[in-house]
Amino acid sequence: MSPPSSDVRAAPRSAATRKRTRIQKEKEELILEAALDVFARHGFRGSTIDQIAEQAGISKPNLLYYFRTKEAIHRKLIDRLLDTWLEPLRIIDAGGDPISEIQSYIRRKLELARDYPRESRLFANEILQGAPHIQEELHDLRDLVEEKSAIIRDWIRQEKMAACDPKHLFFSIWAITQHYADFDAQIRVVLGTPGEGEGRFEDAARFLDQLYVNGLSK
Amino acid sequence: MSPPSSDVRAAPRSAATRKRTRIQKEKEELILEAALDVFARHGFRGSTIDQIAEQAGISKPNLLYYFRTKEAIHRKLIDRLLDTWLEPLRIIDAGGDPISEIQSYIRRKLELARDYPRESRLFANEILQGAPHIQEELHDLRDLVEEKSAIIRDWIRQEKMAACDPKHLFFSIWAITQHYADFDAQIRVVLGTPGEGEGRFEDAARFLDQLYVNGLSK
DNA sequence: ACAAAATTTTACCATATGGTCAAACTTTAC
DNA sequence: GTAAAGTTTGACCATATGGTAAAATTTTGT
Repeated sequence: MSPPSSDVRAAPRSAATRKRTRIQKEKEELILEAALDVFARHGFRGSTIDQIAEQAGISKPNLLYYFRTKEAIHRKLIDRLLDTWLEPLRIIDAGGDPISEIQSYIRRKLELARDYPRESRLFANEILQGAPHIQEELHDLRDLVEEKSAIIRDWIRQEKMAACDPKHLFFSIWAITQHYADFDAQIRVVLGTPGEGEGRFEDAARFLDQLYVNGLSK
Repeated sequence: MSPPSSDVRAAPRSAATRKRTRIQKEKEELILEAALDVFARHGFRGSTIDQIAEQAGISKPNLLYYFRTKEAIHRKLIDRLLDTWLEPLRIIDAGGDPISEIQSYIRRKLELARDYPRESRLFANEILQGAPHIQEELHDLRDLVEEKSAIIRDWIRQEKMAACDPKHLFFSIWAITQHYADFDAQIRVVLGTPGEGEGRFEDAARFLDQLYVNGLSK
């Protein structure tokens, strides 16, 4: 089949065929799912192909039949992740009420942290290492932030919310919401809630609502 | 000399001598400084002894003369770090004014992020991997947080500040302040400030002052 | 059913890495 | 100055790891 992506190779000895087979789709998913798990737990360098293969229940060479390198798997995961990750920011609507738009944004980001903690950690790992693989994508983020910051500045100009630095507002929201996924190990110990700890996100939502509503209302 | 710590060995073939030599102190410092740099940049598993030795300007076996294993270096760094790291929290004073105590806490944490970004990243890396090496220390943190949370609850009972969940208050402060060190790569791109970007921390301090003063005042 | 294409496996390889050993060299205490 | 203690080095080793080659097996289209 030889798929279009340069990082994904399959049937390396076959001529160019356009579409991906059933097995290919299934196995690629399987591998990505396993890799997400492993990368999120050990970071890129801390993860081995063998680990990922084992988690996926296939052999290493078989894994390497679908993804040419460890980097290729990582890249694919990061690419996917960023789409999901930026969605809540894209949704912010200039026409809406500032405070409730921001409230909703925080809620959505908190839900992502709750529902996709592995993705959050994958991202955190990447940024911590200096974001070596996603400089381009980060520039898209910059543009998006620029655009949404303009909206916030407008809201401030119209006296619909308290004056503040929009970018630092975003930083604070990212930091806190992702903290619940990334620093989970610390939070668990401090809260002393063993096992479940579902209430965590409810409590966090309440706290953040209060902080930001009072903090940003005109 | 065979020092007390089980992880640090020097002069392995000599009998027990109590005090550390000049060279030993110097070299250990040199190694720890180099290791902090390397670990903060690549994480524990991403760092190699050779890298650390090169950064320190000594040979690998020489490094291993001072620290028996890579883990031993890491352990020592984490131990040191936690002391510095928790100091601002310890300082919070039940007798002070709630809002200014919290303001000061945020300032101090922000200063740590600015002045010790490598330590912050070392810590973040450790927690991200599930805090495998610092479960005990995390329990000390839990006790400290419990103690300081009681102070906050008192303040709230005395109507000196708005009601809120003290632990989530701490989480938010940790998250945001450390974010400036840990997510530096992202922040740089989003702010578009190449090179310096000193103003960053000033802007952050202003933003956070506003957010928390308005968010927590009665 | 059968050939072509796709998939999987077995056996490898080169390099990187954590760590050891014993000999050579330096520093310190007298 | 000298001997003991402490330090440094070069040569090594075992294992882990990313990745490859080619043969064997399975799937697919007809």
